[in-house]
Amino acid sequence: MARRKTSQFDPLARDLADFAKAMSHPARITIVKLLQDSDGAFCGQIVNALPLAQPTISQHLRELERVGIITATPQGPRICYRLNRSRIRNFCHAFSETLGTANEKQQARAKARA
Amino acid sequence: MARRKTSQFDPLARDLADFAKAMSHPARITIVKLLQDSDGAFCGQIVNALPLAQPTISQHLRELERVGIITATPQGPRICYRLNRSRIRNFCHAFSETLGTANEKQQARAKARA
DNA sequence: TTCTATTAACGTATATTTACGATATACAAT
DNA sequence: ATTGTATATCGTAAATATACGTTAATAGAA
Repeated sequence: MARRKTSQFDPLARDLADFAKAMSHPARITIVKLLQDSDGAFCGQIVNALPLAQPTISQHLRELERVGIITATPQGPRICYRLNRSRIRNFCHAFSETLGTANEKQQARAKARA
Repeated sequence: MARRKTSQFDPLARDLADFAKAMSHPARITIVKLLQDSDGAFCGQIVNALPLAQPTISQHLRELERVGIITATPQGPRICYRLNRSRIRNFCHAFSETLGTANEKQQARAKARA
């Protein structure tokens, strides 16, 4: 057994889970923080900043790109990675909604039940 | 190879990644949403609401409990699961900080570099 | 005590992730 | 063309995650 059943869940839940998955490794969190401070960095700079080999970083970057957290733009022989801030904002908002930290009505409802 | 290197990253990054990991499966997202609306549910109710077997749900609940997203309180023969809303709020806030969606200064800096 | 209901724990099959060496590819300069 | 630099891709080993059948543990009911 172990046939994945993720397709049985609703698309929003799958989407949020997918975004969370992309953020579920400390290397990827670190990359995002790094890009946040520098507003764009080449792959080599990221490799130098983290304790992982180049192919591993490349793999992590691909995962971040897959869900749209970062964008990649070739510049000559190298590639510049940048945060997609609006996409991140959207996800953060969706997350807060789902987790109930951005919804006054929810707090009220919860209080009413208590 | 594949000796995990997570210990080489800073504790905050590890913590955020760990929280994200807990939210990285649609079943767990769905459970959180369910608890949000009902303010507490027994394991059996959750099992009935999701397309997964009881042991699998139990496993997912343990993961959510591990990072403090939910709490478990026995009530007779059953166990009531509840959201830990303040913990979730804290994490959401830390996330927004890290992702730069909650920081005016950051936006200003980014704009200045552009 | 014995039965039933509820949930956790164990064991295990399969799938996915992580990490990296080796290699390929793309571009620039010589 | 050749060389060097930067990054992706391939292949693969080890670690983890997912899913569930089976079994154990616990609490209350009969």
